[in-house]
Amino acid sequence: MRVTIKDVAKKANVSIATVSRVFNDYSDISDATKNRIKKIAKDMNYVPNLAARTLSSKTQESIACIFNRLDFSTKAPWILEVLSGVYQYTIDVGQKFVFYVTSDEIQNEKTYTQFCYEHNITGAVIGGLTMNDPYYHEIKVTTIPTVIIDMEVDNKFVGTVSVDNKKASEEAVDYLVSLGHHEIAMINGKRETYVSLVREQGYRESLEKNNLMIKKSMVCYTDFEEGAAYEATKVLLRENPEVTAIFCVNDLVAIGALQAVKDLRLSVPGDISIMGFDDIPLAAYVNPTLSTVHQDLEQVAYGGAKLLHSIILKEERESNKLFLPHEITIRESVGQAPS
Amino acid sequence: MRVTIKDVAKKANVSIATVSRVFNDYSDISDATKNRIKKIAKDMNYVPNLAARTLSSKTQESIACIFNRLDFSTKAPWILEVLSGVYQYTIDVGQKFVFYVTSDEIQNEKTYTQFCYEHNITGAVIGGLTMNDPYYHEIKVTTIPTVIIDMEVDNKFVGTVSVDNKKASEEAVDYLVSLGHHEIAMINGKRETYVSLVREQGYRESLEKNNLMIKKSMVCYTDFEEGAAYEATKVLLRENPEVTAIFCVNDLVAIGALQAVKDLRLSVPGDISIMGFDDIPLAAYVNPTLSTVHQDLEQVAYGGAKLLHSIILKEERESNKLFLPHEITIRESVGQAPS
DNA sequence: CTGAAAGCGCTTACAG
DNA sequence: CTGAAAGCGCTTACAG
Repeated sequence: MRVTIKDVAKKANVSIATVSRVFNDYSDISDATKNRIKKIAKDMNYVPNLAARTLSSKTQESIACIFNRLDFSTKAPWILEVLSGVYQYTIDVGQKFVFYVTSDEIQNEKTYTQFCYEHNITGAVIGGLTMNDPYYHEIKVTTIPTVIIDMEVDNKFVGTVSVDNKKASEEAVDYLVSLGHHEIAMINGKRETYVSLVREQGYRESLEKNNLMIKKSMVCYTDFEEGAAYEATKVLLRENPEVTAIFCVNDLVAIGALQAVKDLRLSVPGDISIMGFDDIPLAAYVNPTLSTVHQDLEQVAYGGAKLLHSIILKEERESNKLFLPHEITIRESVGQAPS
Repeated sequence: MRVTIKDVAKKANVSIATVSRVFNDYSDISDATKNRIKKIAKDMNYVPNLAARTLSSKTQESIACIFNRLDFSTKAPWILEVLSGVYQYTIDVGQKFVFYVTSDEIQNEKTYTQFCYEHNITGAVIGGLTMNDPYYHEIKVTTIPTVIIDMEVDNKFVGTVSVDNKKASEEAVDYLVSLGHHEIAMINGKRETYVSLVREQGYRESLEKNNLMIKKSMVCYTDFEEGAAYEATKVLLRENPEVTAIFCVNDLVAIGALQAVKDLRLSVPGDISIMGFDDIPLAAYVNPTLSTVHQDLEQVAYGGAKLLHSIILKEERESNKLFLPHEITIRESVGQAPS
């Protein structure tokens, strides 16, 4: 039998209210009883039942991390970085951390609000959402404190955190242009994903700013995976032989592109320069090593958790949008445009 | 205001007991009322409060995944694989999934039993434990259904799941021997980690079986990280110049060793053969590519969750120990012993 | 500083 | 097939 607050109260000859106060760090308890009860509780192996606590207090101060879908590539463990960043924040501020995974099924069964109510979630950092997820549309109008990773939403209850994907992409393409590239293609991800959208915007703005033509056939979409990127690159280069540089929506895609270029017996960066995004571990190991946009998702997630906390506490703040720094990381896969 | 079972009951003109029965799929409810109540509940946006449910039913059928420490290398995202394997099992059988992280602090504050009671955990798959963790010793005698990843324990309430680390290591070293290597070193991980222990056992058994000398100076310990392995390898090769092959406790260590050998201007596998363990994504990308022992931790975790479920349900089963298959994966880093 | 009591939102014997 | 009622283990005004 597990020991409850009653057992402790009885043994200590106090009311359960007193025991409860001790465990909730109420200040108006004499140190004597406090210590006595703590000792007794410890000896009895007592721990408060979280479910009971949550139920009676109505508000469990916890920070949730929610992922939509747990699909991941071990090559690009960004979920882990996000998880870890949120977790670390909760540790640093002594908040309770909870983790949930949703799925398409869950999204169809119950609303985001319902999901949060069901799990007594005060606020959540949420990742892995795409623009056609029901939860994305709901979050645009929710009143539940929420922070979305890598997505922007205008709602005072919702924060958004990421690197400045648009600006970073623009810089990355600017860099290609600065090396003399005029025919720059982009291998993008899924259309429904927000980062695909903004990274493409950055790509377009760079081209426009530099007075370069934006050709429709030079942007193609993939599912963010190596294999799809490999095929897409082959098609793209066949149809656009003038291309000398490819900006990729992420490193996994870039690695697929790299392989495709090599298999076409073209050289990287001699014939084709390739630029990635994310700086996953593999980026420094592929051959040639990958130039890319470095971002620290653990820091992004940490910042997201902090922002969420601030929203929950209804603190004053300048903005609900937080951009963390990125860095263009130069390695071997990008070089001068062939003359 | 969130809607509760009372609101639904009132609107439907039934007792809360009836609503509760509908949501728990009791069979003795007329289809008419059942559907009527479901519709009303849906229209009202009702979802049962999990905390209340847990509290009153005393037993929430959920499968927990617990990690001790959330420290990870993005290069070796095994935590994610375990998480995903357990999660996938719960999806497949329709069980609730919960995820918790413990820390040294938590281990010192409350016992494993207390932790599980507090969170109303029926059973847990637990990873990341070392042999000097308090929870490890407690789990040896716990009565809470538990499955440990990559560790063996004799307790009918506890299952253990992994590849056969000892056998796999023995095979890996056998393979080195078969290529003519007689002076085989091992760069091991932490002494407190169970896999270090058993993988070393496998290494020793192979040497013994093949009548090769086991020299104390030829096994050294690291913290499982690249950097430490790099240094250890340099020292080891300086002190044991006769070494022609190194068996590494995991791939991260192997990659560190690889770099050290290269920096010593020795060739891999010309002068020194290197064998890893795990087959992380990087293994196929380093130069030379890494020969290693492939394991599928997602499958291991999936099997672990299944075993846990069986323990929770008190099903008959042959054994509480589950070994999943591994595979010696040959790449470039291992070759014939230099003559 | 401490207790009695209501209440959080459910489940589940017990009765009918 | 359905309801009344006790109870799960806590928290928190209210009172003193």
